[in-house]
Amino acid sequence: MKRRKTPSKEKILAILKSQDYATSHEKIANQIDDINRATIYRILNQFCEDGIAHRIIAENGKQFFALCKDCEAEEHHHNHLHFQCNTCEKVECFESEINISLPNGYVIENFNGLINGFCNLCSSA
Amino acid sequence: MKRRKTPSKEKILAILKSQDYATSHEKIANQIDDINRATIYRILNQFCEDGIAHRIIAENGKQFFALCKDCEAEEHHHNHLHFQCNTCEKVECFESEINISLPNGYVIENFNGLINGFCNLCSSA
DNA sequence: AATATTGTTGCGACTATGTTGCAATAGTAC
DNA sequence: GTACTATTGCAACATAGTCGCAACAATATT
Ligand SMILES: [Mn+2]
Ligand SMILES: [Mn+2]
Ligand SMILES: [Zn+2]
Ligand SMILES: [Zn+2]
Repeated sequence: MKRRKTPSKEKILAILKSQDYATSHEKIANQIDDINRATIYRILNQFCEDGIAHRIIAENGKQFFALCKDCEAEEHHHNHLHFQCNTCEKVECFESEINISLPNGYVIENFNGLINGFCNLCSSA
Repeated sequence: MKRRKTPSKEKILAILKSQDYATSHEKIANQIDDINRATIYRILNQFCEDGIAHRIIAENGKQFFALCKDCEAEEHHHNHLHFQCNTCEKVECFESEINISLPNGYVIENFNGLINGFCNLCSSA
């Protein structure tokens, strides 16, 4: 499958770029009114496949998406933690990569690490 | 709410105890035919609230449950990683607690860490 | 520039997982 | 045994994401 450049993809990419936090489908849909639900999902899945974005699974099973920093389709670097605030519900990527060591014979394909709690803004309020 | 001891709870607890791996609602339901879907969910949620079990969110958003080792309702110790095999789909708890350090002002409430990949049995096959 | 190829989109239907309101049932304390 | 209220079954609901298909449009070919 050779990817094509389309207005829908550009629009969604622009939204992801404009965001300081990882973004849910819901939030993206709110900023768009002319792209179909299913299309948004398909584009986000493509971005993940292509190493443009990565997917974070929240505590409630909901997906969030954030642009990758140094990933390519082949070589991913997603061994970092994420944080979701229980109050403001924002999801952010933490910078530092964590070190994962596996038992013998185990092979890692992906890592999803999410801390829930209260962010600096919400914990002080 | 004072908890009551019921046959349903005992049955589900026994299933969790008999399992070497974290268990999904689906798998529990397969071993039971006289307890309602909703009841199973409610009991599992109770176990989590009471510090009897903890919940793992898989990559597809599905919930898995494992008995806690040293937790009480107040003091939880769930800073360990989990591993789900992409082939056999089993979810297991890794022993070692990981060290989580947060930026200033952040407060942790819960941690969900899941590695996906291939377990020792499936990677060699 | 016209045409062919095939990736993309919208639509609607569908799946999967989990939750909730309510009335009936059954633990527990007295 | 009675009273109290937690628990259960049932059915309906909610939410998130996927899929098949036909129409459309980006790209390559002529
Ligand atoms: Mn991230
Ligand atoms: Mn565990
Ligand atoms: Zn917050
Ligand atoms: Zn396996």
